[in-house]
Amino acid sequence: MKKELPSCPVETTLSLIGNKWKILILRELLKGTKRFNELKKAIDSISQKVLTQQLRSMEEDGLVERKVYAEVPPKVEYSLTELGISLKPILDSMYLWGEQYKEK
Amino acid sequence: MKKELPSCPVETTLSLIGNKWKILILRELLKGTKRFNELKKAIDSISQKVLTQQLRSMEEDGLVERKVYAEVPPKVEYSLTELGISLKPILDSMYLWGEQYKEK
DNA sequence: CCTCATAGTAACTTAAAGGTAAGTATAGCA
DNA sequence: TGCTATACTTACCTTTAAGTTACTATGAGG
Repeated sequence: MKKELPSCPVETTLSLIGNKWKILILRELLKGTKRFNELKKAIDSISQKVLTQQLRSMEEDGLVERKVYAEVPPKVEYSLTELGISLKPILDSMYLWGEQYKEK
Repeated sequence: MKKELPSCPVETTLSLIGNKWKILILRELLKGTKRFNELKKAIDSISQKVLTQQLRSMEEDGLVERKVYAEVPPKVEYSLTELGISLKPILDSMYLWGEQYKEK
């Protein structure tokens, strides 16, 4: 599950959430469990393909949990693992900075 | 200088430092002023072209200051502006998370 | 029987990012 | 005279990321 880790902790973090899609997915899932289509609507500019890709990658990295219900039509819920939730401070600091930046 | 800002503060932040190169440049410049080649060596896996590109973009966004000395061979120093320095908490939280992640 | 809904996958195309190599200017030094 | 050093720029090529479209399964409801 874990990849080769770079020596610098910042790079370690980047290796798990180094692109904007993952950050946005994280932002949504920090609000709570969401279904695939809910995520899609919330992020909107993301395509289905990319959303699937990023979710799979985050699942592999242990940030996200995927729960499939045996129903038709299919129902799949995504939520953050503890590890995923532990990224909240990073998101918080990004939120804070963005807010302050806008005020100027 | 400023771009169209997205409504979500997190996206605002991403629009300025939404790729890993900028985060790494930030990491280096938070340690202090550096010359072009010093940055190049510190980041290493970055190519000259990309380093120039990212620095220009960060300069446009008001995160980085570029100081050219009229010497031969050329000497150019890069440093963070106040705005750039204000991103430190984000880098800090990324550093912290990366460290804790490695310990497991 | 037909259609809708969900969460995908697969194949193909396009766009963006990045790599590489060569060229530039010129002071200082051998 | 020729070489070195620095911080680029430009052109060209490759790789990666992303977009698009079509297709799948199947129970429920009309």
